[in-house]
Amino acid sequence: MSVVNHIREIRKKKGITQTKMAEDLQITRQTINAIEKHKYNPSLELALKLVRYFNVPIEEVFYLDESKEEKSK
Amino acid sequence: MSVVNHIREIRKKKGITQTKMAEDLQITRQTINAIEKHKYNPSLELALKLVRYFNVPIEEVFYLDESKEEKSK
DNA sequence: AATGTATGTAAAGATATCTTTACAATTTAT
DNA sequence: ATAAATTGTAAAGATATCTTTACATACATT
Repeated sequence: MSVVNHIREIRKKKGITQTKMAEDLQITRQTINAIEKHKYNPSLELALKLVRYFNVPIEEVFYLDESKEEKSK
Repeated sequence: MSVVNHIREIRKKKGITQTKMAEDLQITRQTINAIEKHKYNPSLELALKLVRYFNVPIEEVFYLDESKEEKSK
């Protein structure tokens, strides 16, 4: 079960670059890129900062994808 | 800036033990204990599973505490 | 075609999250 | 009081998240 995120769509809709986001949020551009490319999930803290930054309800940005199973151990 | 969580209060209100929670969520009891004791934040995925488990809006369980600063590097 | 801007990626290293195993301390029930 | 249930904690190890540095690719403009 994995986490869906719509950061890229929301960022583009707001017309903001990864670089500006990174500066505003005081994180690296690579982190934003990795999250948008689904390399890994943001931490809970960063996720909360992201939704606050975009002023959107968290449910619209991050939610569990029921269909996707974890990689078996 | 840190993350507030009210997992313990919600768990107690529902009358569930850490052990039962851990079994239901397929994680270890130590993880739940650490989160309740604020040893660390849950991952975003686990946070989403927790709020789904309790069927509560995420904003009521996890939010940014504006007053608390990060430890300086 | 050349320049500038935005995005993609990689590797090494630091810290955070989570597990496993184990035991201690506290609370609840009998 | 003692037994059972619940919670607290610790250490070692695995994986995840994030940074720093650096370079590559893509896209748009001139």
